[in-house]
Amino acid sequence: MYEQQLSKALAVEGLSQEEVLLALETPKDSKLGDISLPCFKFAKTLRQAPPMIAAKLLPYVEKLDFVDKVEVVGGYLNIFYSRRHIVGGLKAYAVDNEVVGTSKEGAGKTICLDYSSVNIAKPFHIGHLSTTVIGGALYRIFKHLGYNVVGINHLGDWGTQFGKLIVATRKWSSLEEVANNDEYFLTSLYVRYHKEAEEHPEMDDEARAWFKRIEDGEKEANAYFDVFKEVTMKAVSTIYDRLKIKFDSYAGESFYNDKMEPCLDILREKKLLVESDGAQVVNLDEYGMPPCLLVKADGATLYATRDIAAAYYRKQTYDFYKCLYVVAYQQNLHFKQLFQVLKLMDFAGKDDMEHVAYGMVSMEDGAMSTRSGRVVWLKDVLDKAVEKAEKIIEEKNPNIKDKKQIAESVGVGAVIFSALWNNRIKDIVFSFDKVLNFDGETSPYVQYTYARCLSALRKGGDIDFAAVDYSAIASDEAYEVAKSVLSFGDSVEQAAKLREPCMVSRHIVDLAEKFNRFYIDHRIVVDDAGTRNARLLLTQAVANTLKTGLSLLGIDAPNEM
RNA sequence: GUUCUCGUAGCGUAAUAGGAUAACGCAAUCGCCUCCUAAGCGAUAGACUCCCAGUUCGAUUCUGGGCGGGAACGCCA
Repeated sequence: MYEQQLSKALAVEGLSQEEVLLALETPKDSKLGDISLPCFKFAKTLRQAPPMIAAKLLPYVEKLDFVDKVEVVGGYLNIFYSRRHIVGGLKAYAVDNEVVGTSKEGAGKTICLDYSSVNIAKPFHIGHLSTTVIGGALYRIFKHLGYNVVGINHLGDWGTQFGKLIVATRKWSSLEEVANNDEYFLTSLYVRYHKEAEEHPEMDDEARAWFKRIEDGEKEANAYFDVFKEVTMKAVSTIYDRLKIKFDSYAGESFYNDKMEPCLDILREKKLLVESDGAQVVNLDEYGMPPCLLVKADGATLYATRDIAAAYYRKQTYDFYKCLYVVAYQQNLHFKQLFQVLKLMDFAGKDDMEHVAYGMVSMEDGAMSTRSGRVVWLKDVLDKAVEKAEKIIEEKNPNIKDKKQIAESVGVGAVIFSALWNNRIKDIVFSFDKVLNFDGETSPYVQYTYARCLSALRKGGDIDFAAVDYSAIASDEAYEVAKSVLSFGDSVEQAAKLREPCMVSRHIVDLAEKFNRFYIDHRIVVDDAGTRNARLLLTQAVANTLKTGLSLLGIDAPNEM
């Protein structure tokens, strides 16, 4: 808030507006001020002691109308805003929750966002949660800032695993049985295949042969393929609905089958593709990386080949400003290689490719594996969380309406939130205890705070904006709340810039904490009209901000809970 | 072996392009519901920010070197 005006006013005594803007910071302790300018770094160029510089700058700030008080502490210039001035800005947030934290920074820019990208024939397990909800949150955050976003589910619908599934289906089941069962049945076939293939390696040859038949477009093989895809997509879309995840495109690996050849031609033309042990690779020695393998010795293409084709297709189709891949850090090298190859190809979007990496999920006893059957299915986690929410509601608020709906919002929200709370690079060791904890820094806490706001607003009646006495919300506690509401947009912008949804999660929890502190010591619905309307205004602004923040993360805000 | 990444109270984590006394939650102990939702609020206790150097007025943050966890390193995706 006010950084622009302050930096303009402080572009004096040999300082530039840019360097002031860069140096301005919010003190950790609000007792030190609303905003502060550390003057240490100016000491060298100005040839003066930091406190002297701060003292010299003080008069330029003091006269600003939104500034109440300025102090020099050590080498810091600490600035206190006029609380009345700040608090007055809340009205817009209270009146219209459509504008909370929005901006126009993304106008006219398209972002391609590749996330979730499920593998066909593998049910959703908790390892897929991060890419899905981080991607989903980024999708909404970018949209909130005015970007045009293309959400892409780059389906893993290609590869020998389909051959394996055909073999398994023919051996132990039938097309009809698979079609009439859920995705777990399909998985059980997959698991059984791997168990038996250990002793009968000839099964793998059979599987490869079947996959070749899919590739060749043979009818029988593709009938199996279609059923596998259908069964998986049906199950996955139920999960997406619960997580409020949407895509604009499901163009997956199979989609790019006929689009790789032109890319390989470019590579050949530029003499980048060289033969190595029968395979065709792009050498990346110069860039300190192992070669990028694009065509196997048997002529088949690889994951990276399809990614190149996808990059070209996306640039051509969407003319993206940025193309982001929300994929685990496991694939760091893959993306580094991919982006380098695209640079060598002089691809039009070569400077706008970005890997948004996140940490891995493991279980207490090690890594997860669908093959070995050691997994936690996301559906089970969601169901357990909802069940627990239901139990708590039954205990605390048994007469509430729409119990089921609220339990779903709270339970699913808690699961989503747990994946969006930390910096995305952090690894996660999955634990039911952690995910099912609804106390403290969790979405149920934020939802609870929201419901509290609404409850007070219901009791208080309509806000009479003309009657608001702004000085009534200038107490320390109220002022902290107000500042948090007004800086919500900054967090959204940070979240977009850093591709870190946790900036939003952190902000709304912080706001909820501040509001609850305010709520405990200040009655909102009081007789005095000026005070009451002011507090209702603040409460409404908080409610709108919390709801907006939750919705950016893909979490519902029930009116009661 | 090489490269990348992470290492902060018992546990999970924050710390705004290096800033002021390292913050929050869980767990623990104690306190607060005749009053707008106690899924809440407050208090106590808990840290040589893995180690050693360096850069800097200032390092959890940057650089180098260790130690420890994770990941990747050609015919999978």
